[in-house]
Amino acid sequence: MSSPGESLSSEGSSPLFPSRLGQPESPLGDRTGAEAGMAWEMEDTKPCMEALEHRGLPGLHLSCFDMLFTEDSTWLVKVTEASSGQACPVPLPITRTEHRDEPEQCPVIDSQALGLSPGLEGQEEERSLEQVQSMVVGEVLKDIETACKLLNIIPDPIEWSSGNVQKWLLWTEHLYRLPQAGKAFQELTGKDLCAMSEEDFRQRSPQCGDTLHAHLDIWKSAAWMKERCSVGDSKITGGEELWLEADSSCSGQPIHLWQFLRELLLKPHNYGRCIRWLNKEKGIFKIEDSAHVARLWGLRKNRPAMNYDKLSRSIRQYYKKGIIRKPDVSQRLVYQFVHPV
DNA sequence: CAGTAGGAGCGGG
DNA sequence: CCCGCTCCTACTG
Repeated sequence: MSSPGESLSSEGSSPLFPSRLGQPESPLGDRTGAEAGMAWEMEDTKPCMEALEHRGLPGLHLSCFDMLFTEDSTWLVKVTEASSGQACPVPLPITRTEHRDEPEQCPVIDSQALGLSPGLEGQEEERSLEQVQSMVVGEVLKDIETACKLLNIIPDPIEWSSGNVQKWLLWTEHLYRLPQAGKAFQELTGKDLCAMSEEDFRQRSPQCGDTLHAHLDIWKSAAWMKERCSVGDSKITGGEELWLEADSSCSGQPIHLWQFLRELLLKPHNYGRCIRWLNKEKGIFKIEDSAHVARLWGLRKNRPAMNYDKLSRSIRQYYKKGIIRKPDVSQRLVYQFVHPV
C-alpha cells in the first residue's frame, strides 16, 4: 500500500517548489531552462501601447518607479535608490528581447535599443517618454494585480505573512528564472522584507538579492501608488473589471479549477501562450503549455506537486458535472466550457 | 511518448 | 458532502 510516490517520475517534477517553508527540496535537476525558463518565454511582443492609451492611466510620474517592463511580467528593473538623490534615468520598455540567456541578471537597455531616436527634440521626447512611462506603470500595476490573484496574496508587501513572502519569492524566481533563493529569506514577514536594504538582500542571496530587492521595490511602490490613487478615484480600468468579475479569490471562497482557467483565459496578455481561446463564444480553449498551466495551478493552490496529469484529471471530473467537456471534435489539450460566458 | 479516460482512496473545508 | 489531489490502469494517436 505504501507505494512510494517516487515510482512516478513525474512526482519529482516540481523542483520549482520547495514544498513548504524551508523544506529541503529535491535536487533540482532540470529546472533551469527546460522547465522553468521555457514556460516563461514568450514570443509575442508588442508592448501594448494602445491598451494603455485608451485606458488613460493618470499620468503618473514615479520617481521611485524606475523600471522596465516587458510583457509577461518580465520586468526589467533598474532601481534608483531614493536616497541616492539622483534624478531617475528614464525607464524604457524594450522590444521583447532574447536576453534570457542571462537568467540572473536583468538586462539593462538603453534608449537606442528602444528605437527612440535620440535625435528627437526635448519636448516631444519627454512627452513620449511620459507616455511610455505611464504605460509601463499601468502594465506593472496590472501585473501585480494578476500575480496577487494568482498567488492569493495582497499587493502590499508590508502586510505579507512569511507564507506570503515565500509565495512571492517563488513567483519572482519563476519570473526571472532565478536560482532558488527562497530559503535565504525563510521566516521573514513582509514587514521584515520591506525593512531590508538592497545590501541585506544581497547578503542573503548574493546571486539574486538585487533583483529580488528591485522587484520588491516595484511592489512597494505600486502599493504606495495604489493607495494614493485610490483615494477619491474610483475609476476602474477596463481590464480589471473583467478580472474582478471573473475572479473568485476576492470572495474568500477557495477558487475552483474551472474558475482559475477562466481567469487565465481572461488574461491573454499574460497567459496567452500557455492557455488561450480557440473559440471564445463557444468557450473552447486550448492549453498550449500543459506543464505551465499546471504549475500555475499548483502555485495558486499551494500544491507543489501539481502536474498536468492531475490537473487534467480534475478537469475530467467536470465532465460529469457539466462544467467542462471535450469539444465535439476532440483535440488534444482542447476543452470547452459547457456554459460559455 | 504525451494525452485521454475514468476508477478509487484520501483529506480539508 | 463536495472538491480537488493523488495514484493507477488501460487505451489512443
